[in-house]
Amino acid sequence: MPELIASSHCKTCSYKNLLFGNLSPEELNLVNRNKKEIMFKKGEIISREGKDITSFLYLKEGLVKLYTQSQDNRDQIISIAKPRDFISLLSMFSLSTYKYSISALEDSVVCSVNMDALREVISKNGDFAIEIMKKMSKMYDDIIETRFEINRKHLRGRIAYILIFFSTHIYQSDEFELPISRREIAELIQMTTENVIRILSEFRKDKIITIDGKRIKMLNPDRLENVCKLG
Amino acid sequence: MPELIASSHCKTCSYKNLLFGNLSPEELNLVNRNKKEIMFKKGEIISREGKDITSFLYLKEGLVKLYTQSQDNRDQIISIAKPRDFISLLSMFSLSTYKYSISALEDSVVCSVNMDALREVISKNGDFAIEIMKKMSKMYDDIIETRFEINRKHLRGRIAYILIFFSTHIYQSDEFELPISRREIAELIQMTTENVIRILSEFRKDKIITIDGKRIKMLNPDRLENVCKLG
DNA sequence: TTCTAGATATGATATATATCATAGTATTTA
DNA sequence: TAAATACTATGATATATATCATATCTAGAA
Repeated sequence: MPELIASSHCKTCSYKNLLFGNLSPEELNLVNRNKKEIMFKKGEIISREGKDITSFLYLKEGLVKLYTQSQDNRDQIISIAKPRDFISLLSMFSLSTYKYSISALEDSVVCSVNMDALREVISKNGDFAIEIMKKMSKMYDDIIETRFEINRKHLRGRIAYILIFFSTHIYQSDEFELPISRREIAELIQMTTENVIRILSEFRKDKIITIDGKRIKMLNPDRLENVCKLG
Repeated sequence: MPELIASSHCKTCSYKNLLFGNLSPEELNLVNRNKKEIMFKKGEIISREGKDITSFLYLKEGLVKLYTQSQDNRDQIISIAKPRDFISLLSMFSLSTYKYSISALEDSVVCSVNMDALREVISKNGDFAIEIMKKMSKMYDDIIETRFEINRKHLRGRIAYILIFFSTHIYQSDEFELPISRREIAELIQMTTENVIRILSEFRKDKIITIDGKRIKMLNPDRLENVCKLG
């Protein structure tokens, strides 16, 4: 069960400057009265594709995936979001229902601001609107750029890319626990589950990584970087 | 040479309601004083990746492509934009330089609004900001959705997709002149030029289409629709 | 506990796609 | 006008990837 958790007033929140840094005290109060923090356990669904949009969401702690449900019970993962990311995208302003589903890959804390309240602040404060556009457009641009980058690569390059992604952007370490299954990796970088497993095994045999279940250790990051670039 | 053309005042422009419908007379005047209409001939470059962002652009007439220059002299086409599309994307608010190049596939007329002026209007008018977000988020969402759709398909499905795209969304006709070369089709749907040509030939042999240079006639749209869906 | 569904793993094979080669045709450039 | 360059076209071949089959190993359900 998602669980409402106690939260401080926005004005003392350490995430304030993420977006709300230049609001007037009244505007910040409005946001504060209309926000809540919710804790999701690993595996729980944060929002579901097609449901009415009622909140603006950003991730305070944890890790989540944005994805769409495909026809044949196979998802398409759009992106992995980390703390400080805005996980409800801009379409919230143009659509009445969420375009993507979001679920927690690790225990996560989400700050949820009521959409009408947010709209009211934007309507009064154009500079705030520009801040939102900046942040969201960066998310969109990153998603688009990443998609092209991944699709240009061969399968070995894609696997290398995703390992480097987790190592560099999520865990800042050469050794980490994969937060998603081989199948989800496949859904993220558009290949079959078998080939994800196969290529990870190849990397292991080539002594580029070690594998222990979901635990990955990068033995040769330079070589991985090379595979990522060249194939 | 791009050519400045005479343009009416924004308040009488038939494109006003595209975005500027709810501006106050003063705001509309500000936009009007800071806008110009420019005519680009087929093949001319409208804006170049990496150049300083000075204008907000939308297409009034014609057809353009958004693309990035790749390493090996092979472009990646991001999307094809048609009249009423905003061809400078949201990144204009977050980046200082254009992220994509834009060039004219057909003679095109672009309305260009000075960025500082637009920013001033947004800053004063939050509802206008929401309008911009709506429109732009739709462009982003479409690009992302299209990318996933294309990449899920086999090559025959991709070619069918792109033929249907031109037929349905651009020319509203079963018969049309392809505005791009086989090579550009390849750059748009991520395959090799040879295979674009080969599969178009297959469609011709299968009597799904006729080909006369760039001229395509769809003989069997239903079957094409089927190829698009199934493979 | 036992049973079951899902995840990981690997091999054999079929299929899809890219690459290489070559040639004709159209279009631009000198 | 000729020469050069890009575009279209097609075949042969190599390579990359998906599919199918099977097995083991979990983690959760009964």
